[in-house]
Amino acid sequence: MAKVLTPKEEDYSQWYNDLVLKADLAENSSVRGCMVIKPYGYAIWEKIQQTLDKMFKETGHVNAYFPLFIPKSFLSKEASHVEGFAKECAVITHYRLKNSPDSKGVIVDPEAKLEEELIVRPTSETIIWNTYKNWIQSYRDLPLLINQWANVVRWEMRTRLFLRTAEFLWQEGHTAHATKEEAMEEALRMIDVYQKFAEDTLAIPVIKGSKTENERFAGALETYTIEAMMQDGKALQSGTSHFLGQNFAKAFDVKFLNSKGELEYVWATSWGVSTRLIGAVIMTHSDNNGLVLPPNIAPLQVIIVPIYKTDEERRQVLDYGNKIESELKQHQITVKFDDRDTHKPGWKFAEYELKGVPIRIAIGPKDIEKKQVEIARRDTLEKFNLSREQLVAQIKVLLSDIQQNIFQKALRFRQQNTYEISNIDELKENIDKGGFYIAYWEGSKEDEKQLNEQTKATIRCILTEQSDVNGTCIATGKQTKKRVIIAKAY
RNA sequence: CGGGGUGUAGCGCAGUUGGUUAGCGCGCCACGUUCGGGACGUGGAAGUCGGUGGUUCGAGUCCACUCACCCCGACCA
Repeated sequence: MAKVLTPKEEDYSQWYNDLVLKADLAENSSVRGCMVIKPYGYAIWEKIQQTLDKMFKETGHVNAYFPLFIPKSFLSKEASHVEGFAKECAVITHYRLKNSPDSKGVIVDPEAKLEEELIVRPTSETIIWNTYKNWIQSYRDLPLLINQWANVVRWEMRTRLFLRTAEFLWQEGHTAHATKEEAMEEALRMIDVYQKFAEDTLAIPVIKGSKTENERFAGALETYTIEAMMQDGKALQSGTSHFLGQNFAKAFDVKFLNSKGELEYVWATSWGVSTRLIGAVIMTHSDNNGLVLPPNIAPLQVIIVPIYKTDEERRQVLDYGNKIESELKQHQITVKFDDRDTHKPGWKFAEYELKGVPIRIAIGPKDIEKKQVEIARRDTLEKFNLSREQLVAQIKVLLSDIQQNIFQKALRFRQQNTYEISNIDELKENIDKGGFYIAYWEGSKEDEKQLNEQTKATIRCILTEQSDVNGTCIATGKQTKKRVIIAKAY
């Protein structure tokens, strides 16, 4: 046993770190807070991209690309936006280096100071709205439904692989609309897309809701969110969609003529998910043996491991395995036949378990003789034999079964760790064990801050579905139908 | 930015009051036996001990400065 993980019961965050490193997903780089995403981790990101990109296209969006650098003045045009991001911006002040006088390396050339500093984008609203100004004159130019796949930089104090890195990959949608209603509809549509993606593709059950004023995106009038529960009971914000109102249109003076010939400001949304989703997948499904990947995003859905002693056996097993591999491939199942002679079966079993491959097929002389294969399910760790004949059909069923099963398991976990509370004391008593706490809430910004100070928990979201009956707000005692989820968060 | 800690082989670590040739485990390479849950044996390669300066006959070890990283807080997708 060469690669063992710290058990998650012992130290959840150490378990997470071990897993990311040992499953070969990513590693820390020589740049503080920035990670190297390794091929296996990147393959998961590519799966996420492919599926989401398709969903964006299906909802009428197109991709474009905007610059990495934003002139400093742009950022300050929307007051609350700059306030939200100012403290974590990387700033470019110079554009050239020169040899240092003592000829030991290079120094920044003081002559090459930029007239106006550039900001490395922490998000692209400002540069995009500055561009949209030139693209929009008439209601006929609307809506503008654009997404970009990009990297952004937020100079975080403390970072963790995938969950919070100084640079991260994401997609950001930026749309422009003629009416408030249409923009609101778009913001809601996209949070629904995220929910569907999280649940159907990542097998992560999420709770959809809106953010309180405190937690809202800098510059947004409304922020919709999907919140997932990790296996330690903490919440992870997994995707957000913002209704930006006319804030950015006003800041960048983006107006259009409506059909009545009147000049109006454009309505906006923005929405995004990031490489953080990989962290969410890891923390939702994995166990002490390693990753557990949902078949829908697993870079490898099936691994075939040959077992043999003699050369003759090897020939037979390879032949048997090659045929299975090509059959599965024909049915669009991503499969690899690991016929390397440099590693032994036991080693391979452990390796692919660590990497979360949903199904393992082992084939040896016994299996050939009995016209069967041995199957091992990663999610349940069960082993059983399947007849060779029905294999492809059975594998398909199994893959979809695994996808369902891990979703249901995560959902059960969330349900078991969600509690209804009726006062703050109940929260204080229980919050340390993690979980989601549902409470009636009609408190102010200050009430929320106080809640945070007292419990270290935050209001993750205001539930979309209000209660049918009035309840008592846990902060103010007021009667309200509005309910919130309170939890400790990543 | 406050508090704590760590820098020694690819990784994880040991190295006593300063003393010869700096060790151990994993990994790596070669050969042989193995091969249905991370095999074993034998041999081998691999280190400017984070950096700079100092004390000393002698520094991984002591002193000063410095750099980097990690953990805990304040900030966050």
